[in-house]
Amino acid sequence: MPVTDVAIDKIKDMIISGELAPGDRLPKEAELAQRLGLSRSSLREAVKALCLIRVLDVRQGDGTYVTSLEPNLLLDAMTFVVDFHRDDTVLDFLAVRRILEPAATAMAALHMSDEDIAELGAMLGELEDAPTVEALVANDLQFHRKIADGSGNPVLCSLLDSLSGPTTRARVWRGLTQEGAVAKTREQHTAIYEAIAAHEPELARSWATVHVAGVEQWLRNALGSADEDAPAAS
Amino acid sequence: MPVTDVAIDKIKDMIISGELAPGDRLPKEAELAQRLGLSRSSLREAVKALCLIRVLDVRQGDGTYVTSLEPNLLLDAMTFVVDFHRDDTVLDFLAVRRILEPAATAMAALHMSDEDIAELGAMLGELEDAPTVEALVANDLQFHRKIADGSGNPVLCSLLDSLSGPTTRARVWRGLTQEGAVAKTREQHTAIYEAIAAHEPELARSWATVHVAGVEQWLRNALGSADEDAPAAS
DNA sequence: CACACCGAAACATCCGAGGTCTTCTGCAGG
DNA sequence: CCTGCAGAAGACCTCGGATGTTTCGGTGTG
Repeated sequence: MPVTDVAIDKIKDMIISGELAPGDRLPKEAELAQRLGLSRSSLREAVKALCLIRVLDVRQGDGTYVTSLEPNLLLDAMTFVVDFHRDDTVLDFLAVRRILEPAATAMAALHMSDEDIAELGAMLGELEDAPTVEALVANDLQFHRKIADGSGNPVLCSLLDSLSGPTTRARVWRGLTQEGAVAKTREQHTAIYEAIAAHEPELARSWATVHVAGVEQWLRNALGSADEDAPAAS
Repeated sequence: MPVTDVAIDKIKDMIISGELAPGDRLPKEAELAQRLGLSRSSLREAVKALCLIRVLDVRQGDGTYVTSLEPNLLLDAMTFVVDFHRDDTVLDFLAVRRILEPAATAMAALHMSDEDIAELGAMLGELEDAPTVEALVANDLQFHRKIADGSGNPVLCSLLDSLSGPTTRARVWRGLTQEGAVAKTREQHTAIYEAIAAHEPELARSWATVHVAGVEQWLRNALGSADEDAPAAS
């Protein structure tokens, strides 16, 4: 096994064992390199890798620190991973979201504070009558994130956030806008909001199920017709 | 933004845009470095980072390749991330699993082939009467993975696999064995298997719900009593 | 007390030199 | 013609040092 991979494991162990706590600063490059028995170049590769998944945070001129290691931070890195998936796996991701979103919405109906519910309602009115695709995506993302956050489970929130990442969402919307489904989506968002505001978890769950299933159906149609347009492709 | 991060994005874009397809080989280090306008050292940091999340695969003496980019491979990297979480967030992860597992089990009851079901049944008898903790964990992991795989959704399967990673699972089992709940777990596994074999999705879903909820309850008690043992800690 | 300057500390980047591993090639033998 | 074994080439691995950039903290002045 390459020394760099060994270094990654060593640093990982140092964090898991508690030798390095969240927020702690690592020894300087030269020092840590000597301690782990490798060159600075190789150590830097290890640090960079751990940096990509948000475990470490390097600040030039200052030092290298362990991040807070909170679920939202670490799962954030999954967004990066999801970006790599092509259209043919989008439906699989959406299927998972179809499982999680209703559950999160039901939990939100039980746990969200009045203040958060008010903020959620405010989002409904923020869209213009003829919004751009970018505005639609941003509003949709914000709406569902607020609900996921309201579930009270940071892991669930981050996971949904990643699954519904910008890339996937943008593709979905591209399909939707072409069929004028904006109005129906807005109606469903309103229904979900009202169910949460009334603290009716089962109603909220049902509306969320309907909502995601609808998105899935539309996307399936969009991908199907795309296949018809270019059936021999790839 | 550091040149290394730019390089990561460049390579990412090359893959997403299709310039580099899964399985393709990257230009050699020196060549790619010149093309991206940086040194080999910095490029190696970028490659190493993308390697950690299983996007690239470097083979010494051969070259650097793009992986298959299949969901299971990319989500595999999440196991690495989950390893960093401490006990206080285990319940959040388990709550998500509580949502996904019943759904996956229900899907498995609909989709699993007779052959796969037979393999699943075989796992039930593989445990000895007084198994070691390691054997328990391995068998449990294998059983649930087989079901997740039977859902037919690779994303769902990989996600469950990561959430129920070795670390989390081991901790759970450590709590369970101390209270002699092995027999009950085995009964529930058998019930889940029989529901899947009978192709009864709702029954399978219910047993899975009961199973995970039971694990969650036991874990909650275990963590609770641990707190009582050392209430002032941290 | 507030602000600007300066130097130390730490990371960022680059370069070039060996080392090691894998693969392919060419040749001899069956 | 097929097989098997050096040998060479290609590509990544590791290292160490030199130089640039950024940040932090102390210092001195108004």
